Amino acid sequence: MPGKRSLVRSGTTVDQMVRAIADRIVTGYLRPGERLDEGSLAARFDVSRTPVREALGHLSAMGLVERRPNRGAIVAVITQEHLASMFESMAELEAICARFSAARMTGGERRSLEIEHLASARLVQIGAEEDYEYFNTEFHTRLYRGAHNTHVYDLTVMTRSRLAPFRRAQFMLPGRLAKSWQEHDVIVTAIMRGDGMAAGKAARDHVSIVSEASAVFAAVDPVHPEFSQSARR
Amino acid sequence: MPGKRSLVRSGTTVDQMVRAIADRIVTGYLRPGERLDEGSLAARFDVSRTPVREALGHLSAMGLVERRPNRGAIVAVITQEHLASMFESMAELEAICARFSAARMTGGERRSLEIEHLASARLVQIGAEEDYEYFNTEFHTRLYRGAHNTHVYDLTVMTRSRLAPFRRAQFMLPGRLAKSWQEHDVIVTAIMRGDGMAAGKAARDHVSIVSEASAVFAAVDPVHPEFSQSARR
DNA sequence: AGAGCATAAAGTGCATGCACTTGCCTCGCC
DNA sequence: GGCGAGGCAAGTGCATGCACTTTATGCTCT
Repeated sequence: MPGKRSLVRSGTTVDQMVRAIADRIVTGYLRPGERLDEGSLAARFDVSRTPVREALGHLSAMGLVERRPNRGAIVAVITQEHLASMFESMAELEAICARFSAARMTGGERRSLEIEHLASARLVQIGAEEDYEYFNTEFHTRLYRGAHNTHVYDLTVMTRSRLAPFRRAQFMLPGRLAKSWQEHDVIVTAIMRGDGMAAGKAARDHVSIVSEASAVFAAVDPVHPEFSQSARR
Repeated sequence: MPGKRSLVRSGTTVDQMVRAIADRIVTGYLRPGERLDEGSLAARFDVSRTPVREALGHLSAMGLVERRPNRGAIVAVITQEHLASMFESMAELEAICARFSAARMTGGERRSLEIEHLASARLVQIGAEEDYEYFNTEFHTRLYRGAHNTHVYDLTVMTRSRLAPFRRAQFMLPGRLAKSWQEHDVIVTAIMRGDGMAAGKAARDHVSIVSEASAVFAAVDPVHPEFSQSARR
């Protein structure tokens, strides 16, 4: 019966489904190539197939799932080549954001970027990887916003979300935390003195390094072998 | 009754709907802010509301329509600011494509790019605006492909399609045809000698000029006042 | 007469049902 | 024993129906 949802969260049912499924893909709970059966998903979340179908449509448009007509949906399989192309795009997009940020950030934006960045040095010292990862995301988001270009922001965030599953392990390499901070520092310094070219180059290099650090883990593909089939009689 | 479609084209019904509606938006037949009533669209194309809904979902993900929960969908209203951000992104994306193309195009790609470009000079001479516009699209597509980066290609094509409605009139400015060709020429020359920086700059400038040429018409918003409500008793 | 409220109409959101497609499995055939 | 045709089960694609939300309309009361 419509109107009463068991796990009441927010937005329409379709939105919830999109978030729920996207989350499971991005966190790696659902693995590339894994079958996404409409019926099972519907049962799993206690909704009908209609919103699940719509959600799969959205996710397909976002590139997180692949849909073959009449043949169901699977979690998008990213080839090594496509992955590389996404990391490269990401580097370019971040370079654009940094370059624009250097030229356009307001005083407030510059201040808070620098303050937060300096504060994060503590997280590096104490080796708080979890917290640093959260800060790292914030830091990059500031760059994207600082560019003051909504479309670039959208493209960048979209690309980042697509890469999310492949970046999980980036801080597991020893010493990556401190290196990351230093790379951020170069970007911040360039932005503070309004040097767009330097900021762009620093941002591009930063992402390229992350890309290499992540590529190591891309081939491995860890996480959950199960899920997806428990509601199959 | 499912299985028999009146206007048999290709792909699933949803795909047809996406193309049909997107086409009407991109060509300006449906104007920004115009109401997209599921029932009317369904009747208009002789399908049920389900595929129409899914299509609207896709279009919403593509940014061509806006959807307010429980309040229906409208053709996306692009603010002047957002439009500017998209043109700026486009310039940056094309710059990336040109830069990469200069470094990565194969011999064959370079040759055909140059040949086609030189051939298009004729279209300029005889003032074949229609034909030149077609060639122009091809030319840019070559640049996107030449970058050899599928994700950048996707982002660029996506952005271009979103800008399409606002570029309709770009060749209506007197002398724009010849100017366009000369700008292309700078890009091609730079690519042929493998100068990525110059190619990128030339491409960025080219798009910026198109942007300005188009901005003139953005405010006007021509085309069809009717449609959308004839199936309302 | 105008503001506020009730009520109806329109339209969206989701559930359900059925036809069609696909993939698998079995059975007959060579 | 391998191979192809037929049939079966699972699953997708779309249509339809109903509940809920929003919006338009008319009515009352001040």
